[in-house]
Amino acid sequence: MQKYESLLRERKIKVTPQRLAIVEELDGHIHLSIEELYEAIKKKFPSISLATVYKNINAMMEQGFIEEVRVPGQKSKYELTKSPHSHIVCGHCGKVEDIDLDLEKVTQTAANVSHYDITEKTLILTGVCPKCKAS
Amino acid sequence: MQKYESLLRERKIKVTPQRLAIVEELDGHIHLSIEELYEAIKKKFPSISLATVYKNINAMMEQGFIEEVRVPGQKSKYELTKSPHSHIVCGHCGKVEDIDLDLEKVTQTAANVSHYDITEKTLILTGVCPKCKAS
DNA sequence: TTAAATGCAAAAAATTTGCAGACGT
DNA sequence: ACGTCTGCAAATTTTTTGCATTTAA
Repeated sequence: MQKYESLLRERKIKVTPQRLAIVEELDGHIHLSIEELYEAIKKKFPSISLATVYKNINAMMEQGFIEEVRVPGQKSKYELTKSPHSHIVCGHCGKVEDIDLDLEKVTQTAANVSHYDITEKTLILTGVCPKCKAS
Repeated sequence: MQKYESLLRERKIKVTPQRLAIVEELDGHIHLSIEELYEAIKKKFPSISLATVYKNINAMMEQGFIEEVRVPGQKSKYELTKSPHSHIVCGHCGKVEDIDLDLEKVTQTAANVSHYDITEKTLILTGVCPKCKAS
């Protein structure tokens, strides 16, 4: 995954096979918990240790390379940092999807009534996905 | 706290001093983590055990009596269930406040693009509170 | 070559469980 | 009186840490 190697190097994070495995896995599955990540990587990389996954998730989070998604009622999931976006979760099958929504107006209002300088917005919607509605 | 006793009874949750202490504490401080709750209650009720706090938080969450607020970068906080609202967090001092915002339009859009039936909305804004801006 | 990363095992922290006795209804 | 709740201790689960060794640059 050439594109990630250079991104890691830019941030002066050493490129190790373990890190690439984490990044590739997240690039493919988008939202995974620590344990899911560990299990997935072990298949291709049996010697990886859970501690390494933890250390790297923490390190890459500090670098802003990875972000935590705190889904209500689920373990935290992790994703590669992309442009800001919201999440929609199926309460039925647990799936988490990205969704682009314009929060400009809401944020504006919030800033006005609260007098906070708002720097981040985290919106998570929960419901039933089309697939689960069908069945 | 008469009002909470009857609410608990309605949901067929036995009214114990420990439960009332939890509810009173949340009524006063609004957003507390498990550990904060435990420490606060111990002052008035030294014999309470941490396990009891956990059990009761879980029980009351199942009853919809209490809700978890998963603030980014902080331990989960708990609050008494009120009418739906959003949260605003100061990244500086850690304070969590309720804020009423109209998410109707955003939710509508989200439903349209995602084809989900949306049942819950969790919005957490992060920024710097007026007090921290001043100092 | 050298600082940083890995993997292991051990430690620490967070949460849950089992059970005897106490308590609310 | 009965079934639930409490508090304790122990068991699990989750996350972090220390350290000898390996590895990327």
